[in-house]
Amino acid sequence: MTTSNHFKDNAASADTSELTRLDNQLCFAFYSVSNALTRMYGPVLAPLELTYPQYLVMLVLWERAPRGMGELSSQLGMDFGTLSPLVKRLEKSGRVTRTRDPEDERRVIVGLTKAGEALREQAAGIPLEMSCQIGLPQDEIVAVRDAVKRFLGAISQEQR
Amino acid sequence: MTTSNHFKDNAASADTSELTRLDNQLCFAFYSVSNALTRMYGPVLAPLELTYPQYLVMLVLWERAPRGMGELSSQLGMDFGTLSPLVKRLEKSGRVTRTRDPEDERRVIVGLTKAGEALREQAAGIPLEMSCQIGLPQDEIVAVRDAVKRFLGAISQEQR
DNA sequence: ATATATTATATTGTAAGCGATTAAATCGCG
DNA sequence: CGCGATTTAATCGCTTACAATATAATATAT
Repeated sequence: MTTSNHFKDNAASADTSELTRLDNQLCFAFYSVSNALTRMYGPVLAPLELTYPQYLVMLVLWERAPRGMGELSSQLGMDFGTLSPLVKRLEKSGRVTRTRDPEDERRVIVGLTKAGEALREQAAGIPLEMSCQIGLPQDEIVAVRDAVKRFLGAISQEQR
Repeated sequence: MTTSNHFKDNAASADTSELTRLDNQLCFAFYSVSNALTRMYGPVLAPLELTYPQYLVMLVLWERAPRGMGELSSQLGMDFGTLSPLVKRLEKSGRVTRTRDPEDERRVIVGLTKAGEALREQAAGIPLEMSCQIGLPQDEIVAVRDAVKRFLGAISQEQR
């Protein structure tokens, strides 16, 4: 009885055109922010010769390495079709190693090279630099993060 | 004196590692949500033979057409390098017309065809369908939208 | 043990997305 | 008027992004 009540809530309580505007605004806002963030990170990451998605992969690896491709994929919500060539580029530029798991030759283990480890220190100042560019007080950032995370939780249930 | 105080606020009040985690979480969350939304829209838009960015362009045009490329670009925060081929694809599939402004031959005016107008009715149910898939009550959606819009406002000031 | 199914990753094709460059039209100043 | 500066859009090169398909290794069933 609760399963699809939000339908009724959404559909019945306000007129549909209002809902339409609201939803479009929300999705569009996410689209805009995501692209804007990528553009903001670009110049900051350029000295490290990383793109923004590559930086995200490195962040995950700096937290714990080595990891399997599948782990990276689910952690980042990245498709293999995206992740595969991305990791290969990181390998070609010497930040990452790709080795088959001897236990299970299907699996690919992604590890950090010395250069990949070293990059971590070079990247250490980036979050502060970005947060200064964004220029919002910390409590506001926390509020946004929590709202976005709640939303992410809601929609990633549907994806399964 | 107020210009870069957020720097001090951010840097001094909490330890840097906390800020780092927070910022990374936030950027990662936006990245994930945006991609997840695109994936959710995909199957819903497929019957209309539209991609999500194409749908965004059509939404803007349905609101008011014709419009210049520059107007579309700034409204959507899309680069010309993205918008140019996208609009050409919409033209090729017969939803949109591209004509030079006779007053100023540099400008390209994008208008709707009959098919483009007609698509509007076909697309009318999409926001409701999506909001049901998302499955959050309306007040929560409003809260997320406002948080994301505040954030967008903060970061789009920095651009340029 | 062999055939079949499943799993993990890679590849391909199409469409964004963006920085850098280019080209054409218009503007503005001498 | 003429000519350099600006504006508007297109193009190119490279990197995501993702669905669909392919491939190889392991697991399961018979």
